[in-house]
Amino acid sequence: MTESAGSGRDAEAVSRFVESFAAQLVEAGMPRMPARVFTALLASDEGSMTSAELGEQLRISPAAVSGAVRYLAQTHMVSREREPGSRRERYRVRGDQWYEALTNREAVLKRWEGALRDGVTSLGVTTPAGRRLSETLAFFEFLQGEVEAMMERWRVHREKTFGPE
Amino acid sequence: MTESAGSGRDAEAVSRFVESFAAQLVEAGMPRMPARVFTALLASDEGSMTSAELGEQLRISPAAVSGAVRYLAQTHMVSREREPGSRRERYRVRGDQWYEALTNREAVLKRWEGALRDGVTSLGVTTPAGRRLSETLAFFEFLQGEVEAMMERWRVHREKTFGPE
DNA sequence: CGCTTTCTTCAGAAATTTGTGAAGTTAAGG
DNA sequence: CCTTAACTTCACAAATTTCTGAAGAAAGCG
Repeated sequence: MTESAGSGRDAEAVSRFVESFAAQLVEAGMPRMPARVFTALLASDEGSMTSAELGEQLRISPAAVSGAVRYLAQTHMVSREREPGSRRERYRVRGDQWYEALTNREAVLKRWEGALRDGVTSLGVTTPAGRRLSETLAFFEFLQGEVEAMMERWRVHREKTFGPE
Repeated sequence: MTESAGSGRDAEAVSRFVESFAAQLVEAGMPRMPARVFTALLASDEGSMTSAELGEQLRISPAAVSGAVRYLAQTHMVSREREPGSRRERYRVRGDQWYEALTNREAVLKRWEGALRDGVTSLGVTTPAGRRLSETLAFFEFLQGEVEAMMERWRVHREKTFGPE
């Protein structure tokens, strides 16, 4: 058990988890630094850390933290909080935010749909290719609705299992 | 209307669609060449093309086609077909394959779940961080089941709208 | 069999992405 | 106000990824 002075947590175990889960996220297409930062937050007891804490735990420069956090904030995977009366900022991962971000490909889906619509128009609805694109488009439209309903079911399920937020 | 001799299709329009949709896929994390090849197949009238056709349309080397196709086959986004009695191979995108591939993050989900389970164990179920990981894990397990049911609904919906395969 | 077509593999060049140090900006604290 | 802490931005170096040309393997065809 490797326990840094007074932390009350096994720093090495945390680090092992952070690196292994981050690696999975990277493999799924997330840039490395954002993946590491996000996972570190996920594995923190508070669910939030400061820039300095992140830099120290992950052994990266403030610049790297800054870049990773910018990415995560843009994609709604973390929120930034100001500690009142301090220059320090806390980066936070809320449980539901994480799920929503994962599914909230919504913006992405919308753009895909747009591109597909253009394709159908310019190739012609009656061509074989046009028909294939139409079907793909229909699938995405279907998805959109389904995902929404599914998230609602999750909220219910979650509350039953883990209790209110 | 730019129409190459006898093709019966507006090559430039096809190309515009291919590049714009591929760009969206890239932005979502797919490597460039696979994205372009996949979209070219999606926009072809046959739903399939040979290596030579792909190389010509996309202006890339046979090596690039080979690499892209390998990626796409591994991720189950295209299938390879041998033309009987010929060395030529056709790469095909079947409608349902594309949908399944998109959702068939199944393998990915499994590995995420594994990493999360390890995390819960080593951080301890009773710690705040451990509880957060547990909840994330539960979400993925929930997802797994939902996606399956959803795809079944899509198949029904699809058949109603577009008729049998 | 050997020729030819088709695809694959490989080494390396080119381009892109990533992370850093250093300088810049903002705002609290004296 | 001036100092200092906290974060951000920027230019560049380093690492990684991507694509190509060239050589290699597999398989039909004569």
